[in-house]
Amino acid sequence: MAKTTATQQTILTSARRHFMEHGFKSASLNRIVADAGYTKGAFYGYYASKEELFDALVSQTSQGLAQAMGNVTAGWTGYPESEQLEHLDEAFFAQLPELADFIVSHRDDLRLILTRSAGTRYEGFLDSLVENNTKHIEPLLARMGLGNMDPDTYRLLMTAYYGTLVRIATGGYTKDEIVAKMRDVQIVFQGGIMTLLQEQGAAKKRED
Amino acid sequence: MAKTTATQQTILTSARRHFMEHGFKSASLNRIVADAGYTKGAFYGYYASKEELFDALVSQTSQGLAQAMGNVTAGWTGYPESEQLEHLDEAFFAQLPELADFIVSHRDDLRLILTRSAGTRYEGFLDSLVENNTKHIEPLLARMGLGNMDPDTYRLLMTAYYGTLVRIATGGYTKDEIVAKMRDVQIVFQGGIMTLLQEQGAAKKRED
Amino acid sequence: MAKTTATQQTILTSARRHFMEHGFKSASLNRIVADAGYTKGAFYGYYASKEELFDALVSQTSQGLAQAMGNVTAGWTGYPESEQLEHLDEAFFAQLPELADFIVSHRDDLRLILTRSAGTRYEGFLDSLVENNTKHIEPLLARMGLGNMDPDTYRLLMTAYYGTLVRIATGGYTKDEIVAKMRDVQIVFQGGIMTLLQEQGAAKKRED
Amino acid sequence: MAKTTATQQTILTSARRHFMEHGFKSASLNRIVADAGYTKGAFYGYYASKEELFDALVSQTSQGLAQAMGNVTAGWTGYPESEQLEHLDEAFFAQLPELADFIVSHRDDLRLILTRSAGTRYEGFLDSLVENNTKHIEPLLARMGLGNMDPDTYRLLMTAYYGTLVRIATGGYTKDEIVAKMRDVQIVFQGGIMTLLQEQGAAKKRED
DNA sequence: TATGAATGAGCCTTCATTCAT
DNA sequence: CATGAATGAAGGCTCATTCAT
Repeated sequence: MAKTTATQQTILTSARRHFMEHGFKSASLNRIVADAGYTKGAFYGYYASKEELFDALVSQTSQGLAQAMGNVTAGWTGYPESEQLEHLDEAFFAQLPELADFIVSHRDDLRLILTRSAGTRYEGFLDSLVENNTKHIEPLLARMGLGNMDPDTYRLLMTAYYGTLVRIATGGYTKDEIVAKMRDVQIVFQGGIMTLLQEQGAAKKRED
Repeated sequence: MAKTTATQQTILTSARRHFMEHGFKSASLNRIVADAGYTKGAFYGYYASKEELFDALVSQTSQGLAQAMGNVTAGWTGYPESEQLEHLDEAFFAQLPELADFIVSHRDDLRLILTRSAGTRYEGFLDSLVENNTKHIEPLLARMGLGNMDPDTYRLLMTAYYGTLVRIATGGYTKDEIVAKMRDVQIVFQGGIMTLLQEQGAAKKRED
Repeated sequence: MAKTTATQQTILTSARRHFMEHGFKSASLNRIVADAGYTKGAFYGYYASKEELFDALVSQTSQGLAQAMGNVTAGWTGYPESEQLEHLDEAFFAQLPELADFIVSHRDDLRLILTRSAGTRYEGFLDSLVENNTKHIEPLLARMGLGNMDPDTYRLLMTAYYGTLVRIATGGYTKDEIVAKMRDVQIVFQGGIMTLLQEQGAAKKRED
Repeated sequence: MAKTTATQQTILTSARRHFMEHGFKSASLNRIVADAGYTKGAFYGYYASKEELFDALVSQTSQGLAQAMGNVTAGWTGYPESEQLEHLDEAFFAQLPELADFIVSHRDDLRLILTRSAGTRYEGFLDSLVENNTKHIEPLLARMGLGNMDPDTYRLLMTAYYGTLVRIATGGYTKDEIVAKMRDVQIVFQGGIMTLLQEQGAAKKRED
């Protein structure tokens, strides 16, 4: 955990603003550094590249986010497999306040990671979160007899679900709004999936 | 309907590949043209700018898409207001095969419009479609007593819904898969929203 | 006197407009030809270069102008040397109406030659007219005892004089206005030069 | 008063030569910089644009020139209106040596401003000087009963007058030559205008 | 006669990066 | 620690001209 000097802080602040405004690729290092009141030489004393600068800005938050998501998962993977599904919501709702706190206090960095990272290694961050989580849940669903849903469709829905969470996280909401909206969205997707499964069941019966 | 020469076709093909790979902004005109086996001068004999090249690639498809979406809307706005809501699904499902046909036969262009157009006038294409449709539906919902849902949340869900349609459209699916998946997704979102409204109704009762 | 075809006429007209608006160098051959409704290939069938096009536009007028100026000179060089000076004005005034006619009927071309020709061989046209005329008059002045005026200053004044004639010619004046203004300007310069000579004479006396 | 480095000096010198030879627009930045022995990148470390380079070359001198011209005006506008006209010459002659000094020591820059600035913000510099001065003098003349001269003709003559001053300034003259020539030219124009007015007076009488 | 495809050199500008001091 | 000079490749675009057909 190398100390960040005052110079670095100034540069980081300027960089945040520029990356936010133009995205990673279009932001000009020249202007970032000049706005911070330094020269390019100074910058390269601290960071090896533009990408490393972006990294310095978001790596901690990105890890925090990954962990926060992991906590949700941990909340239900602790149970015996047969009971996991019923604890899914519970775990999510339990972690929600903490997650919202995290979001509110790292919002700018989250925006960077989730919406301004094209051209960096964070480009697919959201997708990997989705992937990671889906990997855990899919086998459960299969076992639980809900497997008649096409896994690809399930993935599609998960992407939409996470995408919506991202939108909530990066919108300008207060902590309470975040909690409420994420709760509502969770209900919608869960309820929606249930509806679909029932419909499919009914359709199958008709076929028989 | 100016004829496109063989040269133009070659350039367009190269451009499609580059735009697809890097997006509009990051794609290099230099390389597009060189890959096509021509010089920049040749290119500017056909197109006035990089943006016009992008436009040549997608403008027809973009109009087709807008019209296809309009057809769906036209399918239910024809009814008296009080009956519109119940015809919503019907209209969508009715148009689905046609829409899927359109998607399959314009897939690459749709990808360009919906996922690679940052920096062009197509940048907000999806958002404007969402906006347009939401504008039509919101008053309906309000009148139907479903207005207890936060309009902002509704918008969030609509964005997710359309985003998912886009993913389906730009994924590598066959026509039948597209129809099936879009149908399923429609069911999920509709069912999910109903679930949320019931939950909210129930919660309200508990409060009283 | 090769015939100019209709095509050439169209191109020439377009060229005149463009050269007038942007000057020779900045005018785009591309646009000249396109505006005329032809292609570059057609153009190069008639003219070997952009400069030759300019030439085609103005060469006749330029010769006419040179001759018109020559006529003025001829008007007084016919007299015996000792009387030439006193016929100078007379000759000029006598030719004025004809000159004004010429100007009015070739105004656009004159503007081209005198104000838009940078980059062509007409660039120094005015200067050469000045030079030519001054060459004739200088010896006269020297002989007439008016030679105490610095020839270089005289040249300066001639440049100003011709420059003013050009401004009158290329301004939007009617024939009568041209005659009147050129007359006035002639009076001013001649009167001014006389004044200077007298002043110099007086100054010399004071020195003695 | 930012210091100009040796590199900048080299570039400025090269730029001066190129601008002088080809004018602002036609001069190639590429060649300016290459001739100076640097790359384009180096150049843009110092100046934000080609125009800014031109500006760096002439801005100081342009201000000096404007002020010098202002000094002349200040020399006679201090008097009560009824006496201003008679002090006009006096003021001009009084400022002449100083003006000539200024010209001699900024000649190259003056040439740039007055004859090579097409395409820059200095393009109309001379015209604005003329305009400015004419604006001051015209009402004076009107009031003094000399108003029977067509204001348009007066403007024509003023343009010629200033144009001649510019030619003197940008010619290769020594300070003393400048003073002498400007003095002579002033006498010529003033004397010439008087002559014209008398002539016009005489003509009028003949008409009556 | 006229087309139109194509060239190739040039334009000004931006940028991330290097490095001696 | 920080500067600031300099690079070199790339960016999109314009232009007069050539030439086969």
